[in-house]
Amino acid sequence: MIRKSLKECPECGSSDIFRNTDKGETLCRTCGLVIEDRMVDFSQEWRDFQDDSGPSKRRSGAPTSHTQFDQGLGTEIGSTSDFYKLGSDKDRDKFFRLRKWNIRISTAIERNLKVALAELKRVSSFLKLPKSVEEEAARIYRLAVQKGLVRGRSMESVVAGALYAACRRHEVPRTLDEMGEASGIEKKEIGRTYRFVTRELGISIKPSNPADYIPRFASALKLSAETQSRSVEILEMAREVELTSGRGPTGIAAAALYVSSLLHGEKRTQREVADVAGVTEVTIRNRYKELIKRLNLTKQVEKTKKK
DNA sequence: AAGACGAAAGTGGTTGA
DNA sequence: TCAACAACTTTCGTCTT
Repeated sequence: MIRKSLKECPECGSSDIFRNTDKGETLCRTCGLVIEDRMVDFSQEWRDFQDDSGPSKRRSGAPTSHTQFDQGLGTEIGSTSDFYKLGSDKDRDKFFRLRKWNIRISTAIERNLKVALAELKRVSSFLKLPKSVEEEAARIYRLAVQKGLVRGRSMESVVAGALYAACRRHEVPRTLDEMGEASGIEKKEIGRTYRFVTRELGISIKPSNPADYIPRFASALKLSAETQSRSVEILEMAREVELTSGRGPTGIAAAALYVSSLLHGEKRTQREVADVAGVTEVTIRNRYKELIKRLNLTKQVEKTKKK
């Protein structure tokens, strides 16, 4: 295990990095970002203990992975065939006792993890999420199980919550609707477990940036690259006049996209934009009104309408 | 007829006493 | 723990294109 040493926060660039060795966390004291909360190096170890003979750089094993139910490192105390190799009765007693305990402790958790991780992979591939997000989600789920947070909740909803959290942390946000569709869990339920799990585990997540949603929404609406980048500019301007705080990021992203589509003569209806963004037309309208008012875009929009 | 607009009432979550 | 609250949704009627 190798500690990763970071000098600067990748998020805000601050050098005020605090490492809490008890919890195994590294976090930035300026913005609160948890940089690495399990200080394990996942890269492979390339040492070879044989001198010159044999192929060099033999691996010592696969890198550990959170998506394997036992992280690829299984421990099992013997099978019954091992029993006959044991000598005394004492040894045999001990063997059975240990084996029994080992099975009792591990099966409950590990059986759960096995099923949960299969579900997690299914949902993750349905949403075409990157491997890194899947890993993160698996890690969050594992922690949740270890803390007994699954009790009283369905396994699927915790999986969905963990995935949602992982998406947010990796800045590839999916809406709760999409997550709901992929996992078959009510979006309310996902939101609830998401909040519960992140709070209980002390996972800090920054409010998501509306701009993160733009590329996906834009491609779903088949909008041009210019329209897309224009909407990002609009979001930038909106942020400066503080129109973004306190509002749902998807609503703002949708409105920016809508305005941008008007401005570039690629008009989409409010309904279409609302559908891909998972908000209602009303919300788009409200954001849209605020946008054109505060950013003095009214005249521009009027102009393109007449043409 | 479809889309845009806006009013009114309802929902679920946050906050502060 | 409860009430006030802000954001968002649902529903529905009206206006515009």
